[in-house]
Amino acid sequence: MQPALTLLSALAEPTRLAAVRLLWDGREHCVCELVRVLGVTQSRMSRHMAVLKQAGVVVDRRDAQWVRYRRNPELPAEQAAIIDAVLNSLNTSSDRRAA
Amino acid sequence: MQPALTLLSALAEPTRLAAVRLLWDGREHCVCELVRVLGVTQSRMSRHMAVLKQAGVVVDRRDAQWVRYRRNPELPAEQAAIIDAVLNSLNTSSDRRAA
DNA sequence: CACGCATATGCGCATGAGCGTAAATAGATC
DNA sequence: GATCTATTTACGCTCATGCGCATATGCGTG
Repeated sequence: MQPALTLLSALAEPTRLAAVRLLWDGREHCVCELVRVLGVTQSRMSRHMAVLKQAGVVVDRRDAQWVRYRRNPELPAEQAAIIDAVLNSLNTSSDRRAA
Repeated sequence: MQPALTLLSALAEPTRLAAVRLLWDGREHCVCELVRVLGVTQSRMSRHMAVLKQAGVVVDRRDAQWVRYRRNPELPAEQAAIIDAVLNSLNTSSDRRAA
């Protein structure tokens, strides 16, 4: 699949988009934190993160018991621009409530 | 659903994304033209355009036997920015072949 | 009104995606 | 090694979505 389509599919899901928004603070977040903040089950969160990882949006790192996810620093600029535009629309448009 | 998610879902489909790319030349295109150019069945094209229309990406206009679709001029700037970023990534990244 | 072209829609099917539950894996600590 | 926490994965279910085919609808022309 085209990278752009893979990226769009990965983002077109509420939990994943929310996770991306959290991870876009540039810091690392473990799955358990995302689970707590987003209020989803642990297994669901794990799978969603796997989708984002496969799409190249995030990278993970083992740290003791935890797996830390963060924004993929290797993300191509054109794809980063898409994500930035999406996140910007979340902060700007009428769906601000979801912040 | 949040506007951003609706938009992402609408774009995350090959035929629809290709249609958006065509319509983003600013001109009107009838369904029959999209069918010919994109090589999909008529009913499929009609349904895909309905999805794009519902997402607010495009608008349509009856013109005799034809229905002319074009970019929605009322599209909010934040959403237009998303589409621009996506189309830009298509022209820039390794999936240029799909042009 | 019959006919033809353009478009939309109803229907049934196949596939994919998200979900919860439960079990497996991994690492830390005792 | 037993146990606890964190994470992933296997399984089965349900629902959404894309598809083809056939049919309806809309519009122009004769």
